[in-house]
Amino acid sequence: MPKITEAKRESRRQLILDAALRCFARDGFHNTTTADIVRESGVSQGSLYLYFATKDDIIVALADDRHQGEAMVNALVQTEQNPIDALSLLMELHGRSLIDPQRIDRRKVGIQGWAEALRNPVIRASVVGGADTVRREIVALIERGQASGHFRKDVSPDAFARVLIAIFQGMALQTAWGETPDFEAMGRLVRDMVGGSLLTERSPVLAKLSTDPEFT
Amino acid sequence: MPKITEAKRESRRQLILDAALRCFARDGFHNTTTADIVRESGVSQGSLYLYFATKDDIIVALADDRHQGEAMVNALVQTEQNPIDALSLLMELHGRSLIDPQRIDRRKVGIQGWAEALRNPVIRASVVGGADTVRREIVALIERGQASGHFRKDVSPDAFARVLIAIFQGMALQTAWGETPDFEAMGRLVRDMVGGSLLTERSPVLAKLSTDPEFT
Amino acid sequence: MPKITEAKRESRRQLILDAALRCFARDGFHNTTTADIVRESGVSQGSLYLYFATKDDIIVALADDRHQGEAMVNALVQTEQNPIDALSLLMELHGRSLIDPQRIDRRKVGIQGWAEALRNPVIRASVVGGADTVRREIVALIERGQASGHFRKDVSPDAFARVLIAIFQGMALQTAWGETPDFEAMGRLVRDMVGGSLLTERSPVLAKLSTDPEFT
Amino acid sequence: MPKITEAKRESRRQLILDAALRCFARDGFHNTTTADIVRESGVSQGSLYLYFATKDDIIVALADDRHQGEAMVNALVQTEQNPIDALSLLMELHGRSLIDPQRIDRRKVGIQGWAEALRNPVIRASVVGGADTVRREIVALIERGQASGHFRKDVSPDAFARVLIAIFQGMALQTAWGETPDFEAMGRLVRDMVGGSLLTERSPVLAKLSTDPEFT
DNA sequence: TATGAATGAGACTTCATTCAT
DNA sequence: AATGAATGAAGTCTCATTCAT
Repeated sequence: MPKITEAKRESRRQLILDAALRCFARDGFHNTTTADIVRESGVSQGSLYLYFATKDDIIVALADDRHQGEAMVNALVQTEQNPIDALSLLMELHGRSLIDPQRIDRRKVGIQGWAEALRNPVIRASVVGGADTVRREIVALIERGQASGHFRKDVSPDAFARVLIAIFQGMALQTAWGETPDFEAMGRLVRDMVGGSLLTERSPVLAKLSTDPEFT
Repeated sequence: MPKITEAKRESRRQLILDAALRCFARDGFHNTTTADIVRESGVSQGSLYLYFATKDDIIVALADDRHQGEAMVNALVQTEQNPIDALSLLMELHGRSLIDPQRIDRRKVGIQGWAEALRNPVIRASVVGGADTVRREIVALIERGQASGHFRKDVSPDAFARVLIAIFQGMALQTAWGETPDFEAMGRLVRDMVGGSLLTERSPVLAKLSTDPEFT
Repeated sequence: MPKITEAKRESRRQLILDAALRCFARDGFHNTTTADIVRESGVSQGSLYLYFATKDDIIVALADDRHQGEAMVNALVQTEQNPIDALSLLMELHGRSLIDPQRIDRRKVGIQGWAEALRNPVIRASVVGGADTVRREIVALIERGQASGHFRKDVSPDAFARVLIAIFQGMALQTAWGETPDFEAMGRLVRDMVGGSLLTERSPVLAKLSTDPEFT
Repeated sequence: MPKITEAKRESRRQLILDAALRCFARDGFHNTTTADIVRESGVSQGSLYLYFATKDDIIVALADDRHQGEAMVNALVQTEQNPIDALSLLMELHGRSLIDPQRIDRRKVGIQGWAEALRNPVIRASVVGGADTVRREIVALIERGQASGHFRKDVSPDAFARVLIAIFQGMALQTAWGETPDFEAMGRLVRDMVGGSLLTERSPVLAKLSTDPEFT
């Protein structure tokens, strides 16, 4: 049976996506030609279209890809029972991913996805949907903390979630531009801001949130 | 040798830029053709190239344009003597501009500029430079406040500036995507975060920063 | 060395030809892809090339196919001894085939073959050759009738054959376009024309030719 | 004013159409590339699309073009008062055009148009519509002749028109294939058939119709 | 200066055909 | 024999830029 196995097919598809990611990160969606992707991936011009109906489909597929990482973060965060620990972990994980040098390309492409989302409905659904997932996760986490008395009740969970996400989006942007701020100082500051606005009292628990040396 | 007056020339140029802004906001940089801009502006295909050497030049010109607004904000902020008032004013002005419906197009184009800045050095210089100007302004402001004893000295001015900018970037992004969060709640939260992490003590001054009804 | 029997092979080949005929009738030779034929026939892309060396070969094979029908007509016509009866039968058979709804696809493909014959020598040989066979049959028939005194001697057999064929070609064309003329009236008229120009005298025989209710 | 004059534009358009006609006649619609037309016409690849939105548009334009000739024929025919003379003229004009060596390309393209009309609605409208115009003209002519008593009343005008058109279509086809029949003999035969089936009596007028030496 | 027709390089995609299994 | 994935040569069309008027 000459039919390709699903695994083989998936690996071929990923090969193309990886090549496309490199091209997009280097030259941008619109300055990357299918010929570039072909050259970078090693597959033939025709093969490209066995795996993706259109160049835009590759972009969409990459936008979707990002959520795999986010899903993993969410899963991990949900293992924490204590809302403070959970929030701390969430921030740490996102912070880590922000400065992971292996993800530079992915971040650059992600930012281009932000711009595409402004006018391409499919990409918007994917990009905005991804952010929404994270937001809902944070909202749930805050509400849990408010119910348990750890978090102040006069904080709007949605507003908090949006501000936290905004911080990470803005930092992702600055990082992608090649800025190299003092991540540790920023991490400390963010934890301090979050702790100060969210925690009911300065307690030993707070200490953890605002000094966790893990966060960089 | 230009036969038309400089004023006429400038107004014609602006006509093109305005048209281009609308096109870019609607279709994106790369899906906008010079023909689109010609149609939207009413000038002729040939004329376009009397005012801009290339299509990219139009993009660059629009990226530069944004700084005019930022420069005005800075100028205004610097009139405030009290650092707390200055910071409050800065946040208010940026916050306002964020939700100004008249600037939707400008914001959308700005976000596309973020993506372009990743690979186009000229645009990067303009976009990142713009953010840098604001950052330096904030840094100076913080240092002033630290010197005067209003602000805590254990806060890194640069980190603080970056986080504050990140918040506004992220919020600009979410707004541009058409999300409609509770801006008032977010404003309150941000002022609370800033106040909590920056002010030396809960004092009457803080009250101003964290409850200023002007900020939305 | 073929492992399958010749019968099996032939049936597979015919399967492909039938599918191709449907595709060609629906979309035209050039807008039909080999993938279309594969989908319609159920054979695999690779198998196609075990039965036909190229896509053009399929077209040629279909063009040849038509002559089987014509050959049958000729054979049948030759069984008639009386030239008037033979001519009548020939016209009836062709007329019938013209309006046979089962041959719509075949007719559509035939007309495309006419166009192809203009520039593809192989197809021309087949298409024009097919018409020639019919023409020679008619010429022989006319000459026979002239010799027997049934037909006027001042009629050029070749001219007559060509005009008769032209009538059927034109009617095939109009039918293929979906026109639905009054076939009976046209049949009557054609028989009348033929009778009037060919028969030596208005005789009982003529009555047959020009009123045969079979012809529609 | 650099705007091109309408005349210049039209001549440029015709230049392209003429080139396309040669290409289509030589290689067929689908084996002719836009590059071929560009080469044959001397205009640039881009210019082609200033005059025609699409390659198919060129085909459609050529299909439409044919009607100009038909319209002229009709106009001429309508100047004849006597229906017999008018029919004679119509046949003569079509007959002439059939063997005009200058129209070989046009005829070949016309036949390809027949095939295209089977599946392209726009071309069908044009091609079938053109034939319809001629048909209606003939029908009117016959009805006039029947009213005036020149033509037999038991002939269906529509059937007659269709048969006459079929004859010309079939002859156009055979001619386009490069067959060189005895046109004079065929013309004589057709006139005889028409006369025999249509005229009320063998009269001096008939003599004209069936022996008109003008018809070739 | 201003116009808009002209240019041609190059992009995306299709598809007949081949070939490893 | 049979399969269907792979190939790559073209083909159509777009569009930033130039240029004659």
